[in-house]
Formats: sequence, C-alpha cells, structure tokens
Amino acid sequence: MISFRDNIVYLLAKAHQRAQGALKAYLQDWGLTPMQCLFMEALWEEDGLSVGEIGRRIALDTATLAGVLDRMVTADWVRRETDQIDGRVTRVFLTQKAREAVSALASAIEVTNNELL
Amino acid sequence: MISFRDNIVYLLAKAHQRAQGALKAYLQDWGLTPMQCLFMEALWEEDGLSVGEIGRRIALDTATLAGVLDRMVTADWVRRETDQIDGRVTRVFLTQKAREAVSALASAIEVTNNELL
DNA sequence: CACTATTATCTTGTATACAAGGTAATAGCC
DNA sequence: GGCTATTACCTTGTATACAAGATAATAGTG
Repeated sequence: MISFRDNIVYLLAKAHQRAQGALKAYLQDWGLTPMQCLFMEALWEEDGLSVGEIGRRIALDTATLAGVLDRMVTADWVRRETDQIDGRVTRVFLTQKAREAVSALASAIEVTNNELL
Repeated sequence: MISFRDNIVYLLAKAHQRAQGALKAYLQDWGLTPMQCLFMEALWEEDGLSVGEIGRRIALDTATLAGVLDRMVTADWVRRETDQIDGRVTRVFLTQKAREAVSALASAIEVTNNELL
C-alpha cells in the first residue's frame, strides 16, 4: 500500500496549492485572483472572445466561468456584449482599467513563474 | 510577455485537474471524493489522530477540514471523539465500514497512480 | 488562584470546480 | 415554414480552499 506522500495526485495537488498561493500573493494588490488573471490573459491574446471560447482556452467549464465573469464585470475588468449575428453568444471585452494594468500584471506573472522554477 | 500556456502555475493547475479527475472516477463507486479518501489515508497510517494533526499531515487548513470531516461522519466513514485529557482536542477514528474498504480503496489509488505515471 | 496568552476547533464569507439540468437562440431537415 | 436537434450560456447543488474571526479549553505567569 503506497503512502499518499508518494501519490502523484497528492503531489500535484500540493504543488498546485503552493504555486497558486505564490501568484495569489502578487496579485492581491490588484484585488485579482489567479483565476481572474488567467481569464484576462486569454483576452490579452484575443479580445472579444466568447464565453465558451475562453473556457476552452483556459480549460474551465462554463459553470465556473459564469461566476468568475460576473465578479470581473462587477469589478470593471471586463464587459459583456451580445453577439450581433448569433444571439446565443456573449462576447467579453477588456475595459480601459484592464488594458492599463496589462503590463504590470504580466510582470507579476513572469516574476512568480521565474521564482517557482 | 509569456503565454499562460507556459506558466508553471497554470500547468500545475491543469495537471492537478486531470489527476484529480482520474482518481475521482475510480472513487465514485464508493461515494468518496479524492479529498475524503486522502483524509482516510492519514488515518490508515495512524488511527485516532486529532483534527489538527490530520490537517498538518495532508496539508489542509482546519476550515476546509471541518467540512470534509462533517461529511465523512455523516457517511459513516469516521467518528469523532473528544480527547479525555485535553478537552480542546477532537480525535478521529475509522469506522468498521472504513476498515473494510481499505484494501479496495488502496488498490484503486495504486491503479490510478500507475496509470498517471 | 486569578489573569493573560496560547492552542484546537469551528464558523462565516468569498472564490473556485464540476455535474446536471434549464432556457433561449440557431441550424437542419422534411 | 414548422418541427426537432443542437448549441451557448446560465443556474443550482455539492465539495473543496482559505482568510479572518469566534469560542472554548488549557498553559503559563505572578
């Protein structure tokens, strides 16, 4: 019987816990969580993505996404816009506030990444 | 600016997501979550641990632990017992049901671990 | 022995995660 | 064009996670 300490599921869970914690510390000056920041990173690559497309890119299901999106709209990081052609689609755009924060956030992400490696 | 796809925080999050999902699939026959199973693994090593000691061993804070513990007591996997000497301490013991499931669960964990590696 | 500090646990509030089901809009077929 | 299937998104319910604060019991000090 193997100990949980040698179990890959456990080891990944704890590695993730630490990494997430480190990034969280850097991001809290902006009132952002790692997930919210990741959400925006998808939009840095391509603004105006649909909710579903964001979910596919960052590998998150729409149920979780809905909550994250709501909080980010409330905090004025992004805005929703219904697609003109397909009424089912909701597109998400970065706000002015978000565009101004991009370089500072990208820098925090890079610093964290380098520290962890 | 690095892409989130190259970010260690993101990569660990997604690796964890997958590994957790694989174990979850194996455990759902018993109605157990990966966390609940991990909780019991700590008790396989040493039954009657205090809540705080379990938290230290599996690296989980007491706030999260309280909820997990409540659900496991309800599902009859473990029972609580107040320490006779120190009234602040709650000790946790495996039930008969839990002891009978140990070898089957350990096997599921090992299979998952080997598949993932 | 009374008082303060510490400790162990629990509770509350916020934020992921995901399964499952609901709703509205579009697409495809006859 | 009308009917059904599909799609995109949202909602609900359950289960982690963790910060911050509450509570109760013990320890340590004078």
